Amino acid sequence: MLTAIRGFKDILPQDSLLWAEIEAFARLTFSSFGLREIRTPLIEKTEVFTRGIGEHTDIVEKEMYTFADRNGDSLSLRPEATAGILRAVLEHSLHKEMSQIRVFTIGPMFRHERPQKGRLRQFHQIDVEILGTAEPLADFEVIWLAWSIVSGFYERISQSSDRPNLRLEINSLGCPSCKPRHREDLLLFLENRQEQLCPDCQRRSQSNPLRVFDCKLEQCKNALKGAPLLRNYICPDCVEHLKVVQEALHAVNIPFVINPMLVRGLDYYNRTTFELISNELGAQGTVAAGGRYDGLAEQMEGPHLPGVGMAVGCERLILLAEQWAEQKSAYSTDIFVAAMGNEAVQTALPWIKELRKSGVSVLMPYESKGLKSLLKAADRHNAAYALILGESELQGRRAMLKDLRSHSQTEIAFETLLPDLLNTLKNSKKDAK
RNA sequence: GUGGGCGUAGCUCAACGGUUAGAGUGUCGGGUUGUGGCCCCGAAGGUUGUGGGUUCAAAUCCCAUCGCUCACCCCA
Repeated sequence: MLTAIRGFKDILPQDSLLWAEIEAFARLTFSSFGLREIRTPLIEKTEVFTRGIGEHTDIVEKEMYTFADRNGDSLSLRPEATAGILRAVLEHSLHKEMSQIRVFTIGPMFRHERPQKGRLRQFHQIDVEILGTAEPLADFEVIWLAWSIVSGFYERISQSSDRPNLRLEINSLGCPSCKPRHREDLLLFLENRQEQLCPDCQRRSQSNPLRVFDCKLEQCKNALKGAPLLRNYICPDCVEHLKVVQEALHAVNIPFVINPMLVRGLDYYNRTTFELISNELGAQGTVAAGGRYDGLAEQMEGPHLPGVGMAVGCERLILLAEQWAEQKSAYSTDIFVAAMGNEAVQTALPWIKELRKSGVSVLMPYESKGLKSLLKAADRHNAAYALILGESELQGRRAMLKDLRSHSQTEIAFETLLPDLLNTLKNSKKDAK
């Protein structure tokens, strides 16, 4: 049997509604924050990512889907959204048209990792970037957006106003005036203790030194005692920057903790960094994460263009939503046309056309079946009403409208069928609310 | 890339090395001509992931392989 490739998942009809709800909710949130959508290609020249993300990150070195185009160019499936967006902004000089660029994008990303819970090779992100400002309030708004989407979606689908079980961690990674000093001291410190570190940490001290603080091994924790801590190196400007973010978070009542060890995986981050973490997701607990990247545009041979961004992991939010929701959301149909026989179908078709034009969800049978199986089908499609149309109805020129939830049925004359139907639907939807 | 767990019907799972591999659920049909959900009856649906081995006998034990899954690594 042909199967999907490892780490690539189908989103099946029974799950697609939840995906649509998340996307719709995200879009609603973005519009309330004044963000506009940008859609960039799924494939870029590999260089876009090696420059942007960093040549020596794991993502670029061993996780990218890289291949040669027919003319020999090296191309890659995007492993994240920021580099491509920045490329597009610079290519189209959007930063010259407006001083501040506020965009979002929703779509698949690709990383060749070993799949596990909350981690796939094709996964989806809801991504936000605010470019052209170095102000801390931009950082704050990005965090606010992440919080709004995740916790707002929780409120929406759990029908509850209490807080979801989430932890917002923030930190500052420092700026060019303080970050390098710490890095230097840390590298020196680590160099002197290589033999005390686990193999992973030995590698980490080369690739991403800050990550050694995340190691779970006692051996490494001991070796790191007395290590230079970033928080002792952070300059006054960075402290002030983070303080503004904190004050703003307080003002909108978003709870957070400062985690001085919080690090980002990608090279381009500086200053504010954050993660939104759940304990209900297994090992991959981060639902959303992001931070500031003031040097990224320059790394990509662009002008100085500060920015801040974040991404929500859709699959992870879906996992949470499935725990939060009382029951699975299901597609529903407004009207199932139980037309028996060709003449009945032909009679109903013009009505179906008008109903569909009015946005009513209508299903019709293809096969000539008995009423019993038609009603069964209506039930399976979760229809609110069945419009029964058989020989006797055709003769009397009155269709039978059955309310499938209340079991009651009424006759509607053909002449007034459309307005009557639309009216009934309108009223029943009003009652439902 | 490394390690653990698991592969039986569409799905969730049973079956001590021993008849024809079962149940629930789902699907389809029926329960008097045109009234769904609940209930009752019936049918279809399996090369027990695949290939080898041990044995009189393998879904069951062993080996290999493929796949899924969880964790490490890394990250949303």
